[in-house]
Amino acid sequence: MIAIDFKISVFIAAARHLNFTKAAQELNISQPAISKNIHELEIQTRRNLFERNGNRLMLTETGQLLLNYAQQLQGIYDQLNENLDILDGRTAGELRLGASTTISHYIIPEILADFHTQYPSIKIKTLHGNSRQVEEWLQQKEIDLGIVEGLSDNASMKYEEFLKDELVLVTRQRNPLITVGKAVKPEQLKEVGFVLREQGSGTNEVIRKALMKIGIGLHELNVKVVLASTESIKNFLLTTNCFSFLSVHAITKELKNDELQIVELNDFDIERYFFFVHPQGVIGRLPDSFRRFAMKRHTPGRTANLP
Amino acid sequence: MIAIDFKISVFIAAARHLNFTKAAQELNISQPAISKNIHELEIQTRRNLFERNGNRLMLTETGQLLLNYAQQLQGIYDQLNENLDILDGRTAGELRLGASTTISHYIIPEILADFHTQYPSIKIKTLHGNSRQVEEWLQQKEIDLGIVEGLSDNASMKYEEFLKDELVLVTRQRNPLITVGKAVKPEQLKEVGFVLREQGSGTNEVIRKALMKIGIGLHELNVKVVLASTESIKNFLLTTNCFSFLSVHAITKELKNDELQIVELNDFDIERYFFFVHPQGVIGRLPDSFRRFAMKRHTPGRTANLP
DNA sequence: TAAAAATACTCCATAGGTATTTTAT
DNA sequence: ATAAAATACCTATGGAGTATTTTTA
Repeated sequence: MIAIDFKISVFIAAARHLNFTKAAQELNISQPAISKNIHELEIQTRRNLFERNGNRLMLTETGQLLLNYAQQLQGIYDQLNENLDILDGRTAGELRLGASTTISHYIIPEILADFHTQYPSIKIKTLHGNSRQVEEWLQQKEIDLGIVEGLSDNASMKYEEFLKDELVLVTRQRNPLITVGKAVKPEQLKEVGFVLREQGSGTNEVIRKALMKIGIGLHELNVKVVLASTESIKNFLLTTNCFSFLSVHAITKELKNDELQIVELNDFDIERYFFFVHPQGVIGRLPDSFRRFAMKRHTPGRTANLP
Repeated sequence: MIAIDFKISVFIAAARHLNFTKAAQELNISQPAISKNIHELEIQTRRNLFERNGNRLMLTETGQLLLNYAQQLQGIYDQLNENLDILDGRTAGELRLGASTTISHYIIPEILADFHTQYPSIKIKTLHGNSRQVEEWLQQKEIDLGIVEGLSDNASMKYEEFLKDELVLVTRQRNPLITVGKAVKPEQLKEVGFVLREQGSGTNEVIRKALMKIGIGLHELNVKVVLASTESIKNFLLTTNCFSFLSVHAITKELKNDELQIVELNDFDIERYFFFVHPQGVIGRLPDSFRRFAMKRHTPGRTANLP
């Protein structure tokens, strides 16, 4: 395999963690090695790459610029090595992903579209199931990489934060029960109809906990219907005045079309994170490339203001 | 400046020259250094990059693959460094080219279109004039890089072969005087009308020499008209049954539209080469990037067949 | 005072040079 | 016999580690 310039990979790690010590751990080198490599790059670029506000590190504008190019380089090295692997048959040129339903329906497709133009020779298969299943598939090597909605305590798995999700209160756009743009109060939830996923689903559990924080029990909601998939919930919402809690990623299209709306709910927010999962230590090059590719699309740039 | 991986640049040089010794000279390192770097890359890629047929070196398929990616890397490093230069004002972000008329009309525009999408922040100015003028502009630093149609013996200039040109016998598509697809014999040239550039132009000189080889004197041609530019010659050809000698690059559009045709002329070929010129030793990064960019577009891949 | 980055210093591996041998025409 | 690539061996530099100091919250 042909590796990217070491300094560049050090920089990428440092820029990602915004913490030299963490970056050192990730790369299994010493912290001074990070300092020195970055310093060297700062000499070569003739500019500071990080703004050192005491403890807090941020990327300068030049740092951002470099990160951008560094990721491009990374991508090319990835593809090159992938091709070399294909040449002597060490990889089937196939990537098998496992993901929860929300993710595989609403997140993965757009990533795949882009990924495919960059890696046209790679075939991708996706399985979907809940977190437990995904981890099982990983262990049995039926998939190469998983994306799940929460951490489990499985010590043999390594998790890497991917992207933030948010469950929001949703109803159809033309719902006479609410005033557009006005937040509702927790108690008002008891007065309206709800449609939710079946009892015991992971999502429901998250909702239950978040409601508890604002003093509402899940059982206090007037649940009109229980449905088995997000798609069916959305369809149901479109034709009734019911409400539900859905992932923002699941309703982008309907928000754009003004079919559904997000209802602000005072003091209520459910953040959760999607994580990449793979067996500890072992991650193939292709899954790793995919992960990086996906991260790049979803990591917003963080810049420090120049002095 | 942030430099590309040394091994990669060694490989690019070696692939370009197909000769380790020459590559070593270009990079100012020893020949064994080339051997070792290439060997190292061959271990990392797990394949041979060059086919050693005794003396003759050729790229293997893997070599081609690597070259492709290597050039992409090169391009990214170029752009990165260009941006760093712009950041602290060492470059105006402007490239000034000088070229002969044919080149600046027919070759440069398409390259520029591509170049501009890759380097959107770079402004480009083009001057056109003959080889002597171009070299003068270079010496007076009025331009950064020249492209000319032939070598001169100016020792203070460095030339680099860019792309092959060919002067061909041309006439309009619907010319009753010739049979489509049939080659003409030298003597037949004396029977038809010609339109040429003015006496003493560089192009005419080349034509004169080539005609001599097939036993025809330039004065023996029945020159109906003398025009000052390729464009006017083309327009003239379109409305008469006259012939002319033009660069293949100048007539691609007309060939596609079936307005002009190339007439095969037995044993006759005028090859000439376009060269990049710049003052010995000194070449800025931006001109260098442009040169490489242009070369990449016009250098056909040379591959060895795998055993 | 605790946590993270920078410095100082040491040591070893790597990479390139010189000299030479091998190979092929 | 010549020209080019490979090999052998040597040396020096660079890069990473450990230990320590500096900085700031």
